Amino acid sequence: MGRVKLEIKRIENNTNRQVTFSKRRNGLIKKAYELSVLCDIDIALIMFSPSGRLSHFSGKKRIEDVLARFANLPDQERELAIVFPEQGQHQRFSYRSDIQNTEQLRNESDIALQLSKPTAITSEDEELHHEIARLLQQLDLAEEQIRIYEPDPIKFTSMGELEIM
Amino acid sequence: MGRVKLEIKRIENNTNRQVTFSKRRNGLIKKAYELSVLCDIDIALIMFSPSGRLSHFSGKKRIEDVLARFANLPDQERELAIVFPEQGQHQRFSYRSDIQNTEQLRNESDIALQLSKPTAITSEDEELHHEIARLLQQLDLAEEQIRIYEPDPIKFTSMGELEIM
DNA sequence: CGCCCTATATATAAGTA
DNA sequence: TTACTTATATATAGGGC
Repeated sequence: MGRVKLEIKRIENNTNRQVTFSKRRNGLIKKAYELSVLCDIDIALIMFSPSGRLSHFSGKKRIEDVLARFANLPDQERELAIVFPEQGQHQRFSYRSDIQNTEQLRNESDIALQLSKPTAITSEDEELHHEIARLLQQLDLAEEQIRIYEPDPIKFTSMGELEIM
Repeated sequence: MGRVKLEIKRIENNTNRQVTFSKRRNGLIKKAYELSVLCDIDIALIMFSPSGRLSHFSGKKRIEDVLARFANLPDQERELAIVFPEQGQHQRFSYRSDIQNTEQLRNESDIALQLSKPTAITSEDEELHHEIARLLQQLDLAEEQIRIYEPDPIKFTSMGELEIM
């Protein structure tokens, strides 16, 4: 999007890297803002500049509330999340099969999420999350079963509606 | 960026809103990815689609690590952060004159991260109920769809038998 | 939902101040 | 770091499959 096509790899020149960061950060924030308004969604964007300074954005809700919504998601729901890893080298933070006990999860990142976890959550909340997780799982099972019959969902209008979820 | 200039306000048509979300979400993720690589920075992006499903992205670090870095920031640093409120107006919160002491800020921030604010729980609670209602409706749609194919709920013992069908 | 296509709207790389 | 300019590279609205 400039005079020259820019290869997507680390900009080695410090000044250029910082300048590019400032410009693109603004563009990214603008896009995030537009998306949040157009689609009326919760969104949280956190960035640390090359020099380590924090920049962040969230739509109508406070960023802490969005992060809280993320942190309090039921396990299953997070598992089903659409994730965009950089190069497929990502790991899901918990529920990894290679982790045998929760002790191993007690690193910095997990502590962070713990900050917004349970403490003050009512049991009713937990139940609701559980219920949602259960429903999501059922939906996935149902979807899978439907796909067995009809590999091409587009043919059926009701399927189209189902896919929307 | 399309055939027509789109006004930045909530898209009322449900289908269009969802389609626009999907398209722009991909664009936003791409931008976030490019920024993270070009400038070699930590970034975390969390979005909840119009239907409530989670999408998220982070660069080479796990999103939890980035959130941890955010959560563990000293209050002062977070205060100095470049924040982009809803309207995309680039405001600097540094040295706000309307803040007399950092004490109240620290409390507010902590409460937010701990998700223990009563009001937040209430609204969150409503959202959960809405989500459950939504999932139940979609599950009904799915089950109805399945019934079309399978009037009698037969249990298959293996995928092999299913494929034969 | 995801992919394709095309006409337009936007973002932005470089350079300059 | 921010502002402005301009030539180009990209993103995307709308419509179809």
